[in-house]
Amino acid sequence: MASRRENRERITGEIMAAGRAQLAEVGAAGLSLRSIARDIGMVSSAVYRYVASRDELLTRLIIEAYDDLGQAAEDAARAAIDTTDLERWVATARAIRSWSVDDPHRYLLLYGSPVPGYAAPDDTIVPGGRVILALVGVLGDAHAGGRLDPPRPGGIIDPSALAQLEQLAGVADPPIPPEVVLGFLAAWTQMFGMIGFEITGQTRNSVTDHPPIFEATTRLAARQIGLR
Amino acid sequence: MASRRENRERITGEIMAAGRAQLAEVGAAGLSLRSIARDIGMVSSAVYRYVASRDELLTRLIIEAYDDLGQAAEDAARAAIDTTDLERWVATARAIRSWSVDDPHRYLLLYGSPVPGYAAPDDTIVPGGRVILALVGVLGDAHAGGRLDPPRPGGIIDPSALAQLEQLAGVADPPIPPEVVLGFLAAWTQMFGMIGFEITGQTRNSVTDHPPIFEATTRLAARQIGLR
DNA sequence: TGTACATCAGTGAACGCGCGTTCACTGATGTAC
DNA sequence: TGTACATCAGTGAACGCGCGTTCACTGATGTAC
Repeated sequence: MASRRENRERITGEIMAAGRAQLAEVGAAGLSLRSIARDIGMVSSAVYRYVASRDELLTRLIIEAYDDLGQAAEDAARAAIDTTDLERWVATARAIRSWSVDDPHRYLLLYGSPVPGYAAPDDTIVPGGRVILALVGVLGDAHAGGRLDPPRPGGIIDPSALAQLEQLAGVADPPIPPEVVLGFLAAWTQMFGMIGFEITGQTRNSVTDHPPIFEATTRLAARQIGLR
Repeated sequence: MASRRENRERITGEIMAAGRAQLAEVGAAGLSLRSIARDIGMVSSAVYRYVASRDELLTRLIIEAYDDLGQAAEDAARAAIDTTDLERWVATARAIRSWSVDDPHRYLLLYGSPVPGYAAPDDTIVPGGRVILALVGVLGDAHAGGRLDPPRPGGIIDPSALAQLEQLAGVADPPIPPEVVLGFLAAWTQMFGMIGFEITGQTRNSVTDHPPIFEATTRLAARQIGLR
């Protein structure tokens, strides 16, 4: 005989699972508590025993997705700790892409169009930072070990960009050179740009087999940061 | 006294304008014919004299947005024809970003999450290609003039990536070297990745002033392709 | 160990709302002779 | 230039649907003594 507590956990899990399934079918904007209730064989008002509102469920799904993605990235970075910095970066990127294309609707929940009428609360900031921190960690280790060898920026960075890059650079310990920060921003946005385009089909007419192209662009961007 | 034809054009224009306003308020998923009818002071069934269905209106809005964006990119590339290839590329990129951040909801209509239940028809393919062709054009001119000087790829491209890149390269005349195609794919996805992140707020905690950073990452990526 | 009470999970009805789309209709605009 | 008819634009009612959320309620599970 299941205790109340066990039941609560099981049913909460069912609600989250049904929520993820809904995302896949109708997207975040179409997520509906009534339909979730139907999916798990409950009356619509009953889900309010587990979830305060539709917005709260969305928030939970977002946090869960950020955490899963962050975990995947961290795991990959940890597993590749004995390889070169470049290979570690690529392995982390590969994990991020795999998670994303395996679960495109969850990727879109995080990085796609904002859900109309929904404003993400501050609780999502920390989990949202995990992926970035995993990537920055790889870069930081390389830099701390003196193994970073970035190409000369060559007058690309104007003063107002430089000021921002230096401020970001100062957060790290030891501080990262501004041109490396710029390379990181480029690599980061390139990576998610490519993944997003693959998922939304923008590369439909140009890329037929994504993994090798993703691999190549990732290496190109990583080399630009100075990873070896 | 306005002719039927003039009236039709004017009201069709009002419907499109109301549609764009709706996108800004509730996003593509929430676009509603009834609400558009209300906005322009008509009864909901009347808009069916101008638009066959909600999906058809979405398609028109998508085509219009692709055309506007493509036009902006083409205009910028044409206006900068007398500068260096690099500056021309950057000017085109700048025009693409400006259009996007000025009209974030239309950008998201094109590059954000797909609208659930809606499948874009083939009519959107050609207008969708205009932005890419504007960028490729800049690159092609530089290449045709023998002014492209890409860095050596250095073992980054594996055979299965190379095969795809060569196939894409062959579409151009004269054919573009595969490493340039790779650089283009990276620059293209980087550019839209950065714009998308700016619009959805992903760079909220790292970039405070976007234009100079966009400029710098764009130049970094352009240099990688070999633009001077 | 048993009983009295408090807590909790789930029900079913209801409120008020919005949606896309169809249809028979009226009155105005345009066209052919 | 005038008249008869065809076309078109807009109306208002209706169909059938789905949504988030609240509320009074029943019956089961847990807790304190």
